[in-house]
Formats: sequence, structure tokens, C-alpha cells
Amino acid sequence: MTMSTAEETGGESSPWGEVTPEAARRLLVAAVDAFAERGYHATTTRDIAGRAGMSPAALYIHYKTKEELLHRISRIGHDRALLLLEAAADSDGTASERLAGAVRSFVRWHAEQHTTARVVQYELDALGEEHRTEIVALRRKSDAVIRRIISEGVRAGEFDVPDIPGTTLAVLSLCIDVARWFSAQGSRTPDEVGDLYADLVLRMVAGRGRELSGLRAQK
Amino acid sequence: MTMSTAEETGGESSPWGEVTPEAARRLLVAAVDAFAERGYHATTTRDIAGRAGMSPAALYIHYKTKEELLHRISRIGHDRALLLLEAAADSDGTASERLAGAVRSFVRWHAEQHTTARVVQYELDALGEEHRTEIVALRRKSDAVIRRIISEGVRAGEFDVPDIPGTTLAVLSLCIDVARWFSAQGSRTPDEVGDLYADLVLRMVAGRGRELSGLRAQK
DNA sequence: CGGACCCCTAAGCGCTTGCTCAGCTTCGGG
DNA sequence: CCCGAAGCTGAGCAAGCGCTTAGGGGTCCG
Repeated sequence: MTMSTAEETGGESSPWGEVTPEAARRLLVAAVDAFAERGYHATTTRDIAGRAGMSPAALYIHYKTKEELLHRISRIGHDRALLLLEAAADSDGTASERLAGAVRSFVRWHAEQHTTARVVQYELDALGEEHRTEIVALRRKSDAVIRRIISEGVRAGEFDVPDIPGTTLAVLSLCIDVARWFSAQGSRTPDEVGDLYADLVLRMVAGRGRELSGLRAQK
Repeated sequence: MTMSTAEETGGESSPWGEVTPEAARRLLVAAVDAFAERGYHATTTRDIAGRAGMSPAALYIHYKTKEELLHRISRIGHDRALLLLEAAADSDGTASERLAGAVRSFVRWHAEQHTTARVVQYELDALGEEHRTEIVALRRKSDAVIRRIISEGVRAGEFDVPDIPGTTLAVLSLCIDVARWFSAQGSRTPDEVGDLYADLVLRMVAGRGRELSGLRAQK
């Protein structure tokens, strides 16, 4: 009966497989759920330990502070999101295809893992000074990836974008905010949202005439 | 020396003029600043009272609880935002012009009053049950306003939007998220962001060919 | 001059918070 | 059979929380 509570976490398979002592992983998953539901500051260490089926003191064997838990979550989440973006950016294809791919998988992650993403994206300044600057560096890399694709699309004549930094910001902002409103019991699947958003983003950067030809072909 | 701290609030003139006992207004403005900086749950009533230059107990003369303060802020903020949207929606002009106007003033408000907007948009579920449902009703009205403009644009043949509810959601999401990232010491003015976003949104709904003709004419 | 009224403070109550610590159990190796 | 390391718990500490209460000064009207 050790695994009574924390079994059903987000529907997703195992994004936390890398967290090695099994008890530490249970605590971390419990913390993600609690932070996402109530927010970092409104979550108590007793609540986290309780969800993981442990006593309040057990938490401090695996993590020094509550803030370290948040940092671990934020770090792993940002690493994963950045990886998705870079994979899409480094793939073959036109700038349109790569931008659509990046948006699609970035958005899909924010929807599927919306509980993790909410913590990752909206509890940023609950982090301590050093941890926050470390995370901010990762976010700047995400920004650079998107900006690079857009710039290349402009240079190749595929896109018409008067304000590249501004549009980059808007694209990222649009994707990130998915974590705020997405709900698993809503009517849209993560894939549907990903496709919709990829289309919307291509429209934001598209040149005058045609261009959005065969891009929203099949689902 | 009574007005030492709370003088500079957001740069804006007086969005809280309607809050009538002057001491109550000072407390409310202090609460907006504190909630925006640290979040509702991380803010103490002592901090709010301190910023307003009062003792902790003074707060409870004007407000029953800390949650009532948040509700007052959220209510006034949502009323204001909804008013801006409705004004733009009810004005004369094509659907494109009205959509651009709505996005422009909605975004401008989120940038200018980004400290208020942050509280209004991101501390929603710190509200109690009854207060939250009241606020959620206001948000549904905002959604309806945008959806109406887009629908009319589609019916008039101005827009090409395959998924009206989804696009409505994305437009609102994009605007709202401005409150998260906008910073007064950033390089963009609220007006610039408003213009940029109005352009991006028009691109999201534009039909195939021309259409975005004279719409991003001057800066 | 007296007292009702309003706005505010000093003090503090009851409770919860993040975190600690002595001690119990389990288990593999000599 | 004993040992030490590792994982966990029950009890609890100091600090901070939201909120209350008794009372102190102004001001205005009788």
C-alpha cells in the first residue's frame, strides 16, 4: 500500500524518470502537483510529504529546502522544453516547417504537461537569486532559438516580419500561456492545440500573398 | 510626510479614483503593488499596511479580510478591461478596425497597468469560491466580445478563421500574457506593444490574399 | 465643556509555517 | 551475530501568519 496516492500524476508516462532515488521522485511529483494546484507559496511542506505518503520530515532527507524542490522542477522542465525547441530548429526543412514544428511540439508539451509547465512558467520568481538567474539563462536560449528560425525565414524571403524581436516575444508568449488556460477536461487535445497554434504562428509571420499553401494540409 | 512611499504606483494617473475613503485607497494601491511583486500568498497584511504607512490593524477597519482586498482589485480591474473591449467592439468601422482597436487598447492597458493586470490575471484562484465565480463571469463576457468581432469579420468576408473559439482564445491569451512579461524599464512603450500586437492579431485572422493593405500604415 | 463618533495603534491570541533532531527500523557485509 | 549506513518518523522549536481587542487621540455638535 505504499503507492496509494501518487500513481496518477498527469496522464503522461514518465517525464521524471531521471530523478533517481525513487522516494525523491515521489516527492518531486507530489510537489509538482501541489505547486500547480495552489502555487508555490500556498503549498506547505506537509502537504507535499503527505501526497507522497511520507511524514513531513522525510522531505528534508532528499531536499535541503522547499525552494530546492522548485528549482529541480524548474530546471528539468526548462531543459526539456529547450530540447524540444532545439530539435525542431535543427531539423531539415524550410523555415516555415521548422517554425511550425517548434511551435507544435512546444505547445503540445505545455498542454500535455500543463501541470509541470504551470510551475515552470509561473513560479519563476519564487526561486532564490542564484537559481533564478540560472533559469533565466535557459529562457534566453529558448528565445534565441525562435528568433533564429524567424530571422532565417525572413532572410530566405519566406516571412514578412517587420519586428523580429517583438514577434519572437509574442510567439513564445502565446505558447507559454497555454499552460495557464489548458485543462485536461477541456474539449481540445494537446495535438489539436499544437496544430492550431502552429497555423496561427505561421499566419503571424507570413508574407503578403499566398505562402500558407500546403501548410495546414492534413491533421 | 504622510505620502512618502505610495506615491509612484504605476506611472498612470488615477485608476483607483473611485475608491472613496482615502485611507482605503492607499491600502488598496499598496496591496496591488505587493501582490504584483510577490504574489498574493507571499504577501503579508503587515507588508500591505506598512506600504500604506499604517499599522497592521488599520487594514481591518476598511477591509474585512485580505481576500476582500484581492477581490476589490480584481473586480475593478476586470470591469475596466471589459469596458475597454466593449468600447472598441461597439465603435464604428470594419471588423478589422474594431478588432485592431480592441487589441490595441486591451494590450495597452495590460502594459501600462501591468502591475494591476498581473494581479487581476494571475491571482484569480486565490479568490474565494463565490468571488471567483463572479469574476469568471466577467471573463466570459470579455471572451464573448472578441468572439463576436471575429465572427462578424468572418461573416463579412474580411477574415479567414477556421476555428473561431480557438482563435478567440489565442487572441485573448496573447494579450493577457503581456502582463507577465512587460516591464516599465524595458525598451518598448505600451503604445508600441499595442500597435505590434494589433498587427499580429490581424495577421492571424486575415484572409488569403491582400487584406492587410493600409492597416499597418504609419507607426 | 462633555460626550459621541471615527480612525488609528499597541499588544497579543491562536495557529501554521519551514525546518530540526534524537531515535527507530531495515539490510548487506565481515 | 553484530555493525554501520541509509531511510524514515514523532515530537517539537522559533518565527511568522491573519486577525481581534482595548483603548487613545482628534473633531464636531450639543
